Amino acid sequence: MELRQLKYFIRTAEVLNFTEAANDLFISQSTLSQQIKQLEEELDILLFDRVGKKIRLTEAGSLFLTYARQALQDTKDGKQIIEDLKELKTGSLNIGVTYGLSALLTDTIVSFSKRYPQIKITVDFGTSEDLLEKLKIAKIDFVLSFLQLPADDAFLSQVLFDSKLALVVHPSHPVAKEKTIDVKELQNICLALPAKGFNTRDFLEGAFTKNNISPSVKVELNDINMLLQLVETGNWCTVLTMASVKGRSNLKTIPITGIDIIRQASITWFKDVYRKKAANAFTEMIQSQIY
Amino acid sequence: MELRQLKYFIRTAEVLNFTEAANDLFISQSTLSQQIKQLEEELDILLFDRVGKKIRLTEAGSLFLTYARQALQDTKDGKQIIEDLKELKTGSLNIGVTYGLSALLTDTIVSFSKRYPQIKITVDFGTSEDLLEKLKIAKIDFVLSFLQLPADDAFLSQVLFDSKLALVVHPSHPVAKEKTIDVKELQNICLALPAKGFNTRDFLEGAFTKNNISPSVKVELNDINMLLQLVETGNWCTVLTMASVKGRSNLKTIPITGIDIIRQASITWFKDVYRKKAANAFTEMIQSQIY
DNA sequence: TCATTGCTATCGGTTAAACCGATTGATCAT
DNA sequence: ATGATCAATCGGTTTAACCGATAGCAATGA
Repeated sequence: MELRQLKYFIRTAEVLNFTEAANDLFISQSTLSQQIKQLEEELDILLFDRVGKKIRLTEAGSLFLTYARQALQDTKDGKQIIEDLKELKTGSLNIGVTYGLSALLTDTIVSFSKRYPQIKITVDFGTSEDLLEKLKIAKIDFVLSFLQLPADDAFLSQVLFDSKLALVVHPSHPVAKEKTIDVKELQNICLALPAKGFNTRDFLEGAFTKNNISPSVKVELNDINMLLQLVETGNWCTVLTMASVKGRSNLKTIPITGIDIIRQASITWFKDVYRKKAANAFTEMIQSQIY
Repeated sequence: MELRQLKYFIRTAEVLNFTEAANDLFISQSTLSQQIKQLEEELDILLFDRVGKKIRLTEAGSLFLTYARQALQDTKDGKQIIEDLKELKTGSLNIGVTYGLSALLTDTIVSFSKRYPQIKITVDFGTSEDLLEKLKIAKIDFVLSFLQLPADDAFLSQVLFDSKLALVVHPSHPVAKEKTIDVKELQNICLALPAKGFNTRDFLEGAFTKNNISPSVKVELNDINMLLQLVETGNWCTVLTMASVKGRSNLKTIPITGIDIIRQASITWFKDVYRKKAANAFTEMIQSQIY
């Protein structure tokens, strides 16, 4: 039994005339006759009564017709959902993002979801390691992070934009009046920093070591939002990329001088896997919102 | 797209390994690879991600899988219902019967319906002409009647049993004490007969004419049940085949002498049409109940 | 580091079956 | 009667499903 035969059968049942059905189906009458016969042999029952030069459905044919129609409809539905997927009328998008880039994501999610309301978005926060692991097993479609990867890896990265590290302070804080601050001066400030293992933190540590600095880290935590809340109390300062503080108008960012503090926000894909159209559309949207 | 390809796709999605799936499907790996590719080309989307030596479903593949499974299930259901039909676990039976044979039918319907409870029985009462017309357009599966047809017709008849015509009287009626009654004596009796056009009536008229008799028909009606009810009042007698009075123990039948009064109950099929298994089973049951 | 294994894609050739045109036999309308 | 119309059947052709062999690539282990 093949879908082809079901199509033939359905059309024949509709017009109850082999010759006409064959024309409709763009096959010869003999072929149609053969194919119907084949179907009848497989089911071991007559689907049509051949009475004189007329044919009509048998009870079996009538019962079977329903199922044949349904089967065909299912394949049409299957095709349709794939077309919908291509036009972003359905589907899902799983985004992995490191904490430092979450602020950036919000705007894009809002406009993407407005443009493609049928697509279900799931955002997965985590460390770079966690996210790359999930990327490998296709739990997420791509990762937004500050991570730079070796080129010969299973991953493929693409830079989105540069973002400088800056001291983040509350306006009431004493250093808030400074235009810039030298990296060495950080030693004199009460810092709350992302926990070790966090990408930005690790990057910072490297910079500190290189400059022989050991700032006083009073608080460490693994949640950027809470970190910024602490800074908002005015008791602590922190160091983050400018991008991480986007949308926090009640905080001040002070450029740090004396070290190379440029970080590159990037998007990372798993090599060789099919890229969802939704994923491509989303990243294009991110990029257009940056520039 | 063919069911074959859907089967291949489903199995491959289940084991996520072309080689293994090909073995399960008893085809070569190369064939499977080709067929999946063909399916992907038709849908214009990748169904599997080939990452290294592993494969996994894409979002499209995952969505499509549901529909592929459903389509296949529908064909299985279609096959199943036909198997059920063969085993008389489903289906319908449409019986045409003339009024004179309705009494006979009751018992068989009871036992048939007990044996094959899933089969829906519809009984169509009518005149022979009506019923043959319905037989022609497959509204009914066969006709039970006293009608004899010309052999060269589109119909095919088969005799079930002989049934003599008899005078039907109520025990309180004066003639009830007679063992037999001559056809000529019918003239002296108040008769209630089936309406003209009814098979038995037409047959009777022929017999009357041949014997130069013109009995006094006081009542004519087109419902055997009501006719017998009238006879039960004791005011009228009627003439019917013995078979028609089956189950009416409160009525007496008196054989009529002097004319050829044997009628043949028969079953009539439409030539060349597929005979439902249920119809065959039913008629076998009728015949076994007769003898 | 290099061979080995395990996997999919592709190539050329074979085979099965879908397909066609022509014909037959039958029914139906004129 | 006769021509028109329809489905079934018969060879012959063509399409495409299928196979084995092999290439190419990743994962694994020595």
